[in-house]
Amino acid sequence: MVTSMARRGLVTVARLLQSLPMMRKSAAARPLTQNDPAQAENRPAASRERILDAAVAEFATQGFAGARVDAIALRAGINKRMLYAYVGNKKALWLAALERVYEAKRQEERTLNLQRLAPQEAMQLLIRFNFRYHTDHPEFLAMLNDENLQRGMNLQESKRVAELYSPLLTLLSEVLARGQADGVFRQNVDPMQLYISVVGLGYFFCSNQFTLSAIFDRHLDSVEEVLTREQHIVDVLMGYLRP
Amino acid sequence: MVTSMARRGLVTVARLLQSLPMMRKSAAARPLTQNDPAQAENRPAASRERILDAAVAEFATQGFAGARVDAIALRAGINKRMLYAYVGNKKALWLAALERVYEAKRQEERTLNLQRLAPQEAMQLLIRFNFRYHTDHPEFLAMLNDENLQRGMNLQESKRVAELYSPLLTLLSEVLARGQADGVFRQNVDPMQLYISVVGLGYFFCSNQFTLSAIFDRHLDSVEEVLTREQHIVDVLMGYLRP
Amino acid sequence: MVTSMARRGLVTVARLLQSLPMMRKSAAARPLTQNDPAQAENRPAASRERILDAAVAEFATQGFAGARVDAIALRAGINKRMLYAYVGNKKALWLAALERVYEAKRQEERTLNLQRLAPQEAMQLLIRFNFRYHTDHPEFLAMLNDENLQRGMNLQESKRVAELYSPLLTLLSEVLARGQADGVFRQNVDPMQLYISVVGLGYFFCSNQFTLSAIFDRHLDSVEEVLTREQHIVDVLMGYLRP
Amino acid sequence: MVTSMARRGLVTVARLLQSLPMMRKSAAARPLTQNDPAQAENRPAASRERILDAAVAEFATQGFAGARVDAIALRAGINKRMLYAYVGNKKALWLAALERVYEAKRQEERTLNLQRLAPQEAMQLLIRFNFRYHTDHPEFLAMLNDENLQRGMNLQESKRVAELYSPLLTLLSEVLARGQADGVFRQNVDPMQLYISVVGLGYFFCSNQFTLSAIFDRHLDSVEEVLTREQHIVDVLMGYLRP
DNA sequence: GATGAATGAGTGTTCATTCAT
DNA sequence: TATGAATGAACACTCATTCAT
Repeated sequence: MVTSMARRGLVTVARLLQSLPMMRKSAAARPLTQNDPAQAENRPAASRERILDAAVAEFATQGFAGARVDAIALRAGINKRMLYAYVGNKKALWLAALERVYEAKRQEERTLNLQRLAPQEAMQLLIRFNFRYHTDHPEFLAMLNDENLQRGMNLQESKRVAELYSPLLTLLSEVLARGQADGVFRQNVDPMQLYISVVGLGYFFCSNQFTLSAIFDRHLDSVEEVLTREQHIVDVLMGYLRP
Repeated sequence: MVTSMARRGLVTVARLLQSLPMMRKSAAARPLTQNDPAQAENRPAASRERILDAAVAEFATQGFAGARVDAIALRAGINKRMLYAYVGNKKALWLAALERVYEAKRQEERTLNLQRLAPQEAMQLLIRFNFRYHTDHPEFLAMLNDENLQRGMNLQESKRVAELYSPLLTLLSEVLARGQADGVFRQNVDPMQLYISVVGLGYFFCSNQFTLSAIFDRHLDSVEEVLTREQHIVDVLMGYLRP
Repeated sequence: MVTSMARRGLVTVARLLQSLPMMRKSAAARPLTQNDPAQAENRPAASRERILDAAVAEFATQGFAGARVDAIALRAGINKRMLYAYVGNKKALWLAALERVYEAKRQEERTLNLQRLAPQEAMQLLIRFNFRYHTDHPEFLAMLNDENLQRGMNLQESKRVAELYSPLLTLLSEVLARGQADGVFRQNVDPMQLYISVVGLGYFFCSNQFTLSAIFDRHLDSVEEVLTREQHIVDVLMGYLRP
Repeated sequence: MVTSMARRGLVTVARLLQSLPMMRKSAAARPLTQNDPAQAENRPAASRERILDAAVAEFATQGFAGARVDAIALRAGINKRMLYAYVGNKKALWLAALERVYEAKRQEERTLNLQRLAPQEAMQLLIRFNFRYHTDHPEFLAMLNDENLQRGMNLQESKRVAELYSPLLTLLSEVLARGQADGVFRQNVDPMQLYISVVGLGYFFCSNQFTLSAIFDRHLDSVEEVLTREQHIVDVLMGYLRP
């Protein structure tokens, strides 16, 4: 999405997001400091990082079956043999990459500082944050989609699955409770349903932008369309929460 | 989803859906009449049908890259050589299968008879129809996801892309207009945004049920969860539309 | 062995053996008639034959781990893909080759016609036959050795293992019984011990000819040494059987 | 063999052998004294020992082609790089291991003290010693087999090949001569033929125990079978030597 | 129209060996 | 002396596609 917007010479959503105080560049986007002398001591760790970055990039664009281990090694600038030494095999690589994108999202979520905000503002922030995370991290959506194509097999086998639980649901529950206590949100809202709606309203738009654009013959990746969508989502959900 | 619910000995959503007047069995689910004498005259056409059914099944469970042409030929009970004669190659097969799942959804949508209903009832029906279509047709979601992974390349190249335009958007616009004229729906609603919300609220829940179930340690494929979700979606959207 | 003797310009043991009435050329040695029109109808069977011949040759000279599937396909004059289509994988190929060398020996053994001979002559024939089979079929020894290196795992899993039972033990038992009845052989002889001795006295000489030749600095593959060994074996065993 | 007998709760042949005065534990079986302070001075030598022990173990169970240099380094508890520094490469490692098993057997043979025994007793001792060495040292048989698979190439290139010449042939010749002088052994016996028979009668039984057990559906690794075989070998050979 | 056999270019994975420190 | 990281060639096996009949 970012790419195609950049192609159109417009400000990217990524840049827009940076205008919000809580938005940081994700670890995955950080430029690789291959010869950083400060990291010379723990090269192995750095190699593993590079491998995982490359894996996320390849898997996200090609899917598991379409991804090529050679391509990942090439992207990582590392010998294929080392890749196997570090990670094991393609499946383990997938799982590590999957855990990585989950973890990246969790880290972003942890930077949200909602306590200082009134419930309605906090809720809006949560909603916008999520939407923007999706627009900015197509690799997250792509990997989740492919993992679901595999029926979640890999995730189930992950020993770290418990750690991947999104703090967002907790945050959402807290804000919701605060708002309900303040009388600004309606009662009888299931936080999980709300969470799935918060995510889903943006997920489909982002994940399926290509087919939607083709079928409707519109450019859903333009900044205008993205911002329009964000506002619509806020309207729908805030309307739903109104007492 | 259907399978796991059946395993749990509960009524399937498919059955539930049949209780609604507009629900029919989809083309994809129609039993294959391999030796139907009535079709003996146009065997080629029947063969092509079998190939496409098999392709949808394989592609939907394995994705494009993971699908095996051999497996499709096997599923179709046809010689691999004929498959190439009929369709061309793997990419053409994908496109044909993709057009097929779109077309199948269109056909279902055409059976909806909304004019006879009041706007609010018609809108609810539309919403429920969509959700249930997703729960019952994982192949539709799976193929759309994978097509988006490929950035919609194949769909763009389709000569029939115009035909695939969902009647749902038109239906939705009509019902929306009727409701607005009657004063039961709010003004200033972008039909496309509404459409994307109608779809998205169910899409994410269905498409990502495996990762969601794993992360939240819940069985989102149970009948209860499915029905709960459906009602939530109706609540959110009908609430949004209220003037 | 044959090769190195041929190199020395001497008559091969193989030729010597043909002077005995019961000796035939083994199936494995039969020249391949790749384009035999009479076999055009069942090419697949012929291909499988060629694959197995090639597998025996490769495995016997390189062992299981040292053998290369590519080399086998090359020897068989067949595409590697077909090799997998016909046989499955390297392990299945090994097992098929192993069964083949066993079966080849059985077929030779079945051509022995011992009833017409007096017990002592029949016994000598058995002993000589065995020895010569070993000298002529290094592939048999080599594959047995490597299968034992693998602790007989493959053989145990063979569904045809019962069929591979050597008729030789039965023949030996019969001749032994006849001789004992005639009073020309001693009593109290365990046929299996006798069988193992019959085989073992030649096996070690043949199988280990290279290390023996190196350690003793003699050419144990010369015709003279081979014939001397054969006579020694006959002497040892016939002496043992004398009442 | 020893293992499976031990499993059956019977005395092991190894233990039986220890009851004979000339039987010692082989060098290969000697426990590794990794941190022996007495050897601290010549650690390199100790490292080389460990490497060779590990190489014998790996090569004997996997063959040359099947053996993994990594596995040998791991077994030896040494860095792979050092392994190359000490020995050179895989082929040199094989040769060193091969020389080691030969040397180990020679050392055992040198402990035999036959002069004190009458010819017939000495001969029996030689025969039993050999058989038991084979049952107790499967690594010896395995490496010899694999070296022969390689057509003795490595052994031929060994500079120490002359040193590996078995003292057994000399011992055998001496005992044979003594017995012939005493009139208790027949004349006209080729010592080398006798030697090959002494070895071969046990070699085949031990080396091929797995295929023999599978084909005959018997447990040739039981103590009873082993002892029976030993007695049979003695009977055959002593019978042959009788004047 | 229909089929079984064939193929070359990959595809994940492993190996013996060497480099840099 | 010792080590962890690195490498390129090879390995078993698979794939989409086409040939011959």
